[in-house]
Formats: sequence, structure tokens, C-alpha cells
Amino acid sequence: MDSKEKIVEFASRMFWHAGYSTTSPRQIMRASEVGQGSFYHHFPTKSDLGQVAIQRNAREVLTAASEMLRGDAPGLDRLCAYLLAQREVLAGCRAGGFTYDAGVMQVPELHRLLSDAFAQLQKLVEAVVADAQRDGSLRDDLDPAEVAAMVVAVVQGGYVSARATGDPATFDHAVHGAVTLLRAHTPSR
Amino acid sequence: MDSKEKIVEFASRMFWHAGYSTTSPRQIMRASEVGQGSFYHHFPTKSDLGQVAIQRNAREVLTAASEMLRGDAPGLDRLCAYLLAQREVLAGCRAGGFTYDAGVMQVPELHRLLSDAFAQLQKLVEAVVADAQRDGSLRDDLDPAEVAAMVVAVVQGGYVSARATGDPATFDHAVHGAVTLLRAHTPSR
DNA sequence: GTCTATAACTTGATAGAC
DNA sequence: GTCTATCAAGTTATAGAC
Repeated sequence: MDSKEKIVEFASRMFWHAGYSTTSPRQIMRASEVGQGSFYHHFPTKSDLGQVAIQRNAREVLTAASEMLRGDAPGLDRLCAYLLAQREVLAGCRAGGFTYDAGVMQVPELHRLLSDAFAQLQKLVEAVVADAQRDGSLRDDLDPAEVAAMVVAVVQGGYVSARATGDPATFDHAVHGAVTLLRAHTPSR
Repeated sequence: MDSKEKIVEFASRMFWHAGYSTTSPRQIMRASEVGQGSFYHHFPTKSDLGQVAIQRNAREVLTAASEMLRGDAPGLDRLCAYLLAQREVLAGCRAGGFTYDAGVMQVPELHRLLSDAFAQLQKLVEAVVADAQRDGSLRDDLDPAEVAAMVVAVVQGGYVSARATGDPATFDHAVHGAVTLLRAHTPSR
């Protein structure tokens, strides 16, 4: 593996676990065993690296979501599968975690990665809500955009609550609550 | 107002808006117009100040929540009022925002403030869910802990999503989705 | 309680040789 | 592409006088 790729690998993971602002180029150099010369050759500024590393995290969130959401199953089942999926809860969301990092939010290029990622995630989920309404697994008088926003928020908030309490079960409670409410909205039974 | 109180006032607000790790003692001294001598006299270390300032933020979250949740109205109405309350959405949650700050999470005393706050918030909401089930405004076959966790998560996730997209309406969509689902669960109509 | 001076360390680079 | 040396600025304090 070349230096550049090693840097991005480690940076993505370290930014995810320890935050962008609170992780220094030096720490990344040590972890990835890449010298200062190479580091600054590939990434002249920290935000250049942030750009690539955060985008990688965002893509992983979207890739994982789209895999969990697709298939032939009824829309509601796919929605619930997404909510109930296994996650590294206490590590937090690879994308959502950056929304509270001032060093990310102040840099337009970095903030943009997050707004794009969340817009795409919302669309992915919204399409499945619409599927669920078409295939009859969910009442069609619900607003797909609102249901999708709620689903995304429950996951993001589940991470926050669980990190606060230090207990992954907090996440599970939240998503189970959402699943129960959604399941009860099957029109004909 | 004395120096100590001024420091705490500004620190609480600055930590909330810009993060704990990304706000330095120096910035707080300048904003609050308190000299270095006074600052370190009152707060020997940054985390001593973090302790007080973050606790103040956490208390404000709990105070606001308990005011919105109490009253004679049916439990479900109070729950929805809490979800639909006006908030400074793009500033994020005064407590939840710290869950992604490594500088907070690594210090046990600071992390504890968050776990206590979220545990209390969960209890507050859970009690109102139970009220709603007793007064008949919500189906009683739902698990109060799960519904409460979901409500808290929707709010926390609403903040995260809205900060990501940069649009407060993202928050509104999420909570409206939750309200619609909850309202549809009134047993007898 | 508040002031000024100082300091050890980290951050985020830049410069120039190989 | 990678290395070592260097650096200005910022962070988080400490010391001692008033």
C-alpha cells in the first residue's frame, strides 16, 4: 500500500473515532508510519486530508445504507432492517459525528461533504418509504419525507444518546421504538 | 456580575456553539473580559471550567424539557409539545453536542455529566409516556422505555441532520414524522 | 482576586537536501 | 516522494508581585 493510501486509511478511522479537530497531522503520521515529508507532499494542508478522509467515511455510510435498503422485500421490512442493523454504536456515526466539530463546520468544503451525504441518505430512505407505501406495507397517508427524516434522525440520535449514556442498549431502545411504531402502521392486516 | 460568573456564562455559550475542545481558555478570557490571573484563580484547569459550564448547559436542557413536559394536558399532547417545541436548531443540543467531542468524552467527570443528563432526560420522557398510556392518549402495549428513547433520539438526531444539511427544516421534518406516528396510536377514536 | 511574565508543549505547517 | 531541520503561533498552564 502506498503512503497516500495509508494516510487516508488511518486518518479516516482516527477522525471517526477521535474527531477531526482533536486529531493532529502528527498523530496520523505516527499511526500510519509515514514521515512528515511524505505527509505534506500528499496533503499540503490538514483540510486537504480532511476532504478525502471525511468523504471516504461519508461514502461508507451511504454504501452501507444503500445495501441494507435494497432488495425485493416489502419496503417496510427494508426500512426496519436498516433501523435494526448492527452498528459500532459507541464509535458514533462516521458522518454525523462531524456535525458537532467546529473545525469541520467552519470549512465550507468539509461541511459540504456532510450536507451532500445527508441529502443523499434522506433520498435513499425516502425512496424506500415510497416503496413501502406502494407495496402496501405502510399507510400511504404518511409524508414520505417526514417518515424518512424521522428514520434518519432516530439512528443519528440513537448514536448520540448511546454515546452519552455509554450504553449501546440506548441505541437499541430507540430504534426498536421506531420499528414498533412503523410496524403498527401496516394498513390492512 | 463577578468574574467567576462571567467566565461561566461565556464558557457555557462558547462551548455550546463552538465545542469544548475547539474553544481555548484564551478565547474565553477575551470574550468575558477577564484577565488570565482571575481566570486561573477560579478555574485551575480547563476541565474544572468544563465541569461547571457543561453542567450548566445540561441543566438548561433538563429544565426546559421538564417545563415542556409537565402540565394537565393528556400525556400524548405533552409528548408532542416537547417534540414540536421551538429550538435553536442549527446551534445543536446544549448537551448532546458534547458526545462527539473527544476532549469531553475522555475526561470521566465530563462524560459523567452527559450520562447523568441523558439518563434523567430519558426518565422525564418515559414518565410522560406512561402518563399517556394511563390517560388513554397512547396505546398501552408500547414499551415506555422504547418510546421515550425514540423521542429523545428523534430530537438529538434532528439536530445532527439539520446541522449537516444546514437547514432547520430537516429537524422539523423529523419531529413531525414522529408526531404523526405517535398520534396515530391513540387507542379509541 | 487580579496582574504580568514566563514556559513547556503541541499544532500546522515551510524549506531545502536527497 | 521522502527526509530532517526549523518555525511562528497557539494551548494550557505556573510563578510571583500587588
